[in-house]
Amino acid sequence: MGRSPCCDENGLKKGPWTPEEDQKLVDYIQKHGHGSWRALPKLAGLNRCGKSCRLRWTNYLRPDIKRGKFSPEEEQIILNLHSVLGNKWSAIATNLPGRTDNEIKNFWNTHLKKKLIQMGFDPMTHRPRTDFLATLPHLIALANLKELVDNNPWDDHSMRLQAEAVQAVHAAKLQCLQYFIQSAMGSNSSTNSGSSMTAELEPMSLLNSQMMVMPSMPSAPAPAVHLQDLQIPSSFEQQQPLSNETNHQDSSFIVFSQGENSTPRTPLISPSSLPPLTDISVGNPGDACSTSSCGDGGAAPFWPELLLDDTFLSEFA
DNA sequence: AAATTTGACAACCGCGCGCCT
DNA sequence: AAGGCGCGCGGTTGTCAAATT
Repeated sequence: MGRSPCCDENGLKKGPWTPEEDQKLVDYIQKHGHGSWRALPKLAGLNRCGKSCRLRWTNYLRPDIKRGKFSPEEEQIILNLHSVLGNKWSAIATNLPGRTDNEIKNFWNTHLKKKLIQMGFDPMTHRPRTDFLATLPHLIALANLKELVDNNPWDDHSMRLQAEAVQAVHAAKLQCLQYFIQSAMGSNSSTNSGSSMTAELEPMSLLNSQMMVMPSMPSAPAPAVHLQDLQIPSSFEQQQPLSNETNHQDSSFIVFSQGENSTPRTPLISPSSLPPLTDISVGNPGDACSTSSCGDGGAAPFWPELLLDDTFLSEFA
């Protein structure tokens, strides 16, 4: 099923369009419509291939094109649609009047993609990057720079580092929250399987939703959490075998799975069941590492900076 | 001030699909 | 049914200006 290339004719101009060429194209289309793109260049007096003309018209010269920066609303629409449609730029563009698929694609590649990556999300799946645990040492190292700043508050560089540290820790918190919530969804995969939009957790909307994170209620003491019930990334399991005997409670909050058909919500994880940074042992924040795998026998750092504490959660309440 | 790097955006390229003959 | 053709899509590259060194 061959097709003849339309742009390989010799002598046809390529590259940036001149104002004169633009004017010719606009004049012709306004008078006659574009008709056959293949025939248009000759009729319009342009030394271009039809494809080039079509692209120039649809992406730049069309009168209904909205120029300028994308608004936050448009940005949100793109994020939402991309989480559902993927790189279907033309489909996304149909929901953004005045924006072209090319413009949206460029905006995605230069802005939104980077933004998601910075937040620790995979730009393709809109899920937390599964390697985030591997990056935690780096994040913690950044966070620890706060001490440096406290000791050198006059130093500009330290101030910048502090800002980075705060950002990094914040991103890590987001990742933890997102990851465990998605684990919770995954544990209900019999009801949430498939790729419907409702089953997917979109990063932005997730944080604004009334999701499944609730303060633990005094009247309902947190049940014991068993590590074997938690979903830990496979990479994590490979590195760090988990104890099956851990059993503890926590008083700050519990992450619940979404109750299905009014069934009781199932607590899935509490903060103190988060693995410590350098070792998989479980205890309360601030506890010293009590497992033999701690190596030097000293207190292994737990995740106090990364715990999804009340203060953190209240930011998204 | 010049050179280099980075970012944003325009344009190109190749491919697949659907229509027509 | 097979092939030609036009069109649109998505990925990639090119260009240029701004920022940085």
